[in-house]
Amino acid sequence: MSFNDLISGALTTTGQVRNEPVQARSSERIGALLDAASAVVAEVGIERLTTAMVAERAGASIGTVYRYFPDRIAVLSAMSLRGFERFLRKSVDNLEAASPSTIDGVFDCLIDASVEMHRTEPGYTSIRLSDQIALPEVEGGTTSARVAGPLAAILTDELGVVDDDLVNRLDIALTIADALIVRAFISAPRGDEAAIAATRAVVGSYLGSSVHA
Amino acid sequence: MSFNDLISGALTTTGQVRNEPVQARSSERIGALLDAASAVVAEVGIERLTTAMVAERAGASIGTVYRYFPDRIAVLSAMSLRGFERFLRKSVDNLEAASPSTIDGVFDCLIDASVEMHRTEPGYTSIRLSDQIALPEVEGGTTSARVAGPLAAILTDELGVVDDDLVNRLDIALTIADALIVRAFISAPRGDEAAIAATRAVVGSYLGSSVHA
DNA sequence: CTGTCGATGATCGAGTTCCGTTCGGTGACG
DNA sequence: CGTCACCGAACGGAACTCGATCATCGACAG
Repeated sequence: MSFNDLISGALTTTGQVRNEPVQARSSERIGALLDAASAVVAEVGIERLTTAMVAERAGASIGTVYRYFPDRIAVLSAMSLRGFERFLRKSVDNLEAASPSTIDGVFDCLIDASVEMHRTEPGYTSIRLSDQIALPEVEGGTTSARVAGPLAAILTDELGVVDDDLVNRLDIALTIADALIVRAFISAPRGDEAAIAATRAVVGSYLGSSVHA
Repeated sequence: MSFNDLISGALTTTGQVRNEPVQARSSERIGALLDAASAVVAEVGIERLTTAMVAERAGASIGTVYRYFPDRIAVLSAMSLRGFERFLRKSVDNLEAASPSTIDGVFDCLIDASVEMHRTEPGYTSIRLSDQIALPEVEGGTTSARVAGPLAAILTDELGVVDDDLVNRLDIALTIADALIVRAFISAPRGDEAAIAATRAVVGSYLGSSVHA
């Protein structure tokens, strides 16, 4: 049990490509298609993304898009999933680099990872917002719920946190963090620094008052 | 200045019907169309709502839908706006009935109103989630931002709250409340009672630690 | 080791279907 | 009888399909 288990624990969904690619170039194609989709979302928004735009920007044909994704929404879902994976990867990297000894420290790593995602990944903020409902195909419950379980195990194991309702409290803390970070990126494209700082403060305060090590 | 000013303060947008109805039956039609849209959203989600579904369920023809709304997204925007209006109305009713003397009391009224909206209005949860991004046409910034301003004025005026950063803190509190209530309705269709109670506690705790009367 | 060959994966894009939107005609109100 | 409300066939464009074509790779002979 280590920080790295966060990834395997939170990633239960397999992915929603139509046919698993066999040749190497396919994986690149899928990546290129998702990059294109991400850029298109950042430009025109989720609602106005067309499969033709994605294909053209990726230098592929319409048919290729539909070879890998069953429909338009699946492209968005896959974008969402890849973003989630990257967020987890960044989180684990941060955790292993910082080796935090408090829950606040752990959340700082997660918040940093999330902020970086919003900064580097075009369209991530849009996707994050529509996640649950506009994309009901994304299975496995809320993002926060998927992270809360494995995170609780890690906290108990690594930091010796004892709390009979830890999963629930983590879920709440993650939901709050997510909402406030998105808020920071709605009010400013590069993320409102004061709002990000406020996120850390609020989450820290919540965890401090309810979770004890 | 009274609780009732919350409505006029937060509702700056005028509405997006194409032609203001002249005859009485028109208003009923619009209501019926929005009811139908709400039901469709609850059933198939925002992405898969088609104008034909809305028309059929409202017992109207396609043409009638387009007589009142310029396009598909406008139907969703109008749904969102009507929901927001109803939320404000309920909030003011609750506030006038309870005459709260603390900020916590005020937020209890707002939370009650929000919970009731999620319970009674099919599709409200979906619309609430996609608010900002999937419907960029909804002007005036975040819901929380639109409420925070007028609410701050009321709190200062009615309860004598003094806080130089009140608007910002209210925005945060409203964002948290919104996210946690939506969370409660994602995990259970009728709203998870424990999660709703947790929402009250978290928001109360945040306001208590940061806003002083 | 190299070149050929067949099988299967990958790509393409014209064609089909479905959905958003328009518009001219018909009925209802006042 | 003029205006308002309503309808639904028709249009355009976007989602999605499918058979044809090209690329890759292992097998096998020379």
